[in-house]
Amino acid sequence: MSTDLPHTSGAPTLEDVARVAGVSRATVSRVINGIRNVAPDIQEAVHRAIETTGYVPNRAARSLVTRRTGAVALVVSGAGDAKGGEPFESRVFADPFFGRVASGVVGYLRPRGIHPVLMLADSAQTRDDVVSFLRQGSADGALVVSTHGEDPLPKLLVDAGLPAVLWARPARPIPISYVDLAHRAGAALAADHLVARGCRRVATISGPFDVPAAQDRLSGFQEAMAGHGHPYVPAVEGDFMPASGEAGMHRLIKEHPDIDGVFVANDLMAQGALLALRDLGRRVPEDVAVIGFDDSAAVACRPPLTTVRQPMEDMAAEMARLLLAQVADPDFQVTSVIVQPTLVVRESA
Amino acid sequence: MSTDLPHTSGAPTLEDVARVAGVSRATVSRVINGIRNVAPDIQEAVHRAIETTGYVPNRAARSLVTRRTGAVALVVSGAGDAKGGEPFESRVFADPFFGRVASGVVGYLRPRGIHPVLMLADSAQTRDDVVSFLRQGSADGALVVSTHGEDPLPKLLVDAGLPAVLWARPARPIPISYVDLAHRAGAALAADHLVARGCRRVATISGPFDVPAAQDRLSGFQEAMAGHGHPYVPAVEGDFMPASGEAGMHRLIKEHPDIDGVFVANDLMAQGALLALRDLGRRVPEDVAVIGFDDSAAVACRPPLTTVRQPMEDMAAEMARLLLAQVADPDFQVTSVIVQPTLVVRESA
DNA sequence: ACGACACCGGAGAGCGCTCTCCACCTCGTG
DNA sequence: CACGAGGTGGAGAGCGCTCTCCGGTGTCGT
Repeated sequence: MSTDLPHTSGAPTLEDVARVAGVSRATVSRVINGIRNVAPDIQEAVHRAIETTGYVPNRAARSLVTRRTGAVALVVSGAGDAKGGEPFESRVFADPFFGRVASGVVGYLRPRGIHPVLMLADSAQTRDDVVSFLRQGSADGALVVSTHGEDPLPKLLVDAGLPAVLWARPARPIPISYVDLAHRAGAALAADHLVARGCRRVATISGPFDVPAAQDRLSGFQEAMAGHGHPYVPAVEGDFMPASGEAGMHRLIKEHPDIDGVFVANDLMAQGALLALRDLGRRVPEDVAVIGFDDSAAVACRPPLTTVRQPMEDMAAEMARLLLAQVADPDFQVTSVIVQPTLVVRESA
Repeated sequence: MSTDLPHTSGAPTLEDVARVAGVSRATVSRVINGIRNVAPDIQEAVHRAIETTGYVPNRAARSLVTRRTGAVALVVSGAGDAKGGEPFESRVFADPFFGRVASGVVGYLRPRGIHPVLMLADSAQTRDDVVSFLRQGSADGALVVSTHGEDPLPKLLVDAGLPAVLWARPARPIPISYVDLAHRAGAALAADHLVARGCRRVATISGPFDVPAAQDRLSGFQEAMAGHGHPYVPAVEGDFMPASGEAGMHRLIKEHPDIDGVFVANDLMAQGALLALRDLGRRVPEDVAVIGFDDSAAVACRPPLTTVRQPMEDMAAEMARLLLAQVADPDFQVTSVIVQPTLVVRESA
């Protein structure tokens, strides 16, 4: 117990370790950072000293000189001022979409010792907060998931010259890296499958028109169906939430009672659509085949949902990878990665 | 355009602002932190200088001297080494439970300018990472959500003298603040309701026995039923996931075909149970009344689930409040907050 | 055997900020 | 008019770390 550390006050510092190991601060720093060769015996002495002092490097001090934080902002950006009484955070975190993105990001970042800082940007004020946060050097860059296409945050980030990677292509082109899915190709997969299984009267429930991904899924589906000789596809607009899928399905069946196949722009809405179909007494897939999108809620459905799988975790990991590359090399090219979806056939179609 | 800032290299510093404003660093710092009186005209000059330089304080430098980071760790702690191929992060973030906790935490922290850093602790290594992270001064404290009772992380935190607040009472008592629900009272609410609506053969699907909350819900339910003259309540164990609720319900009905009421220890399992009941041709609530717990997936069920509501967002906010109090005042007492649940009656019971 | 050269450890200058003194300057008051 | 109180701004010492120099030592080539 009789250590000779003065133990001035709080945590031990590099200085303390150096004293105990009988070397200089610089040497301890070298050992810790594994930079340059240090004689093995000295290394060992340092390690022992670290052990006995219980030293942990102070992140702020290190950050101050390295200009790196080992943190990235994971920001969900959207319109909080929108309709609906629920606060933005409730809606965001309740969405399995966010969970899967977070999972992918964490999966990639964690082994690399980088930590994601959760941020929400749903107003001009909070968007500025995000920019400030990065400019303060609180994080090395930002991973941005926008809930709608016209989000102003990406541009703010670009203008401030801050490293950032987006989920999905921005509505208007700006020089920023992003990772996106080939939505049209995914929708075509669904169209092909529906046609192949013999559906003759096909309709679709789309996402909100102001979301580019929703537009792409819709037009991609319509085009593919046109290619199969179905120039007209009835469509109703939903908002990606289960209730709108349910309502949309009811409307579709009412207006087109002979429908035998539906492409729903995401699984959440498909879940609602399935409920509606059951209430309406239509069997799935015998009477109506249903294909979802995302593969997010598919197994929780009855019957299990055939869906276009979006490999969100992989995409999120790719975002993280791009961001880190960008942080490491400021001259890193703006890069877009487009991921191909696959069709997962279960029972609903 | 012709400013007289030398603009040496990167971002403007306090020094730059001071020069532009014609005052000293200290004064600028005072203005920014609103400490002590500074003459109005000088204040204004400083603000203008901040404006023109586009100055943003450097967080690392500030942290270094204040010993505060403005960040807290939001850590999900559990057993990653457990069964199941899926990585820990997938399971965690897919759970609506986590989403609601995150939402509550963010809702409280955001207006206060504190940022949550997402961390996962699912092994000895990663638990140490969390401790190190805090000891490095990367965050001011930790909000810990454990997925099982015997989690060693809380004790590590206590031993290291780090500010932390837990979700739920730890399995073995340690001096640490936590926020928990009155699970037994919640279960009793369910029992009362089932009995009141005339159920005579009541069973329950519990959570895993190694989770204290699951034990409490089970024993609380059994006791309350005993109080109503039902000393024996058939019970099967689930794992809080939908599939186990479905399987559990099948088993229950098989072993006790005359069941007319079921208390399911969480909504996710209740969702599965509802599915099973439908497959078995039992009407809900006419043939079998079902009560869930949490109020997390209740409205997505068919029929909408009567459930014991756990105000997770409020509880999470309370955790954050406790943590901040603890960070601000190291002598802050260890405090436990127990929140009362309420019964939300919908259609399933 | 001597110079060249790699190698390795130490000294010290900051990184950008806060905060404690301290000097100054006004007032108010006796 | 002198003196002290109180309010205001500046100087400067760090916070704990990294990293560039530099000087000392060991090793090899010629």
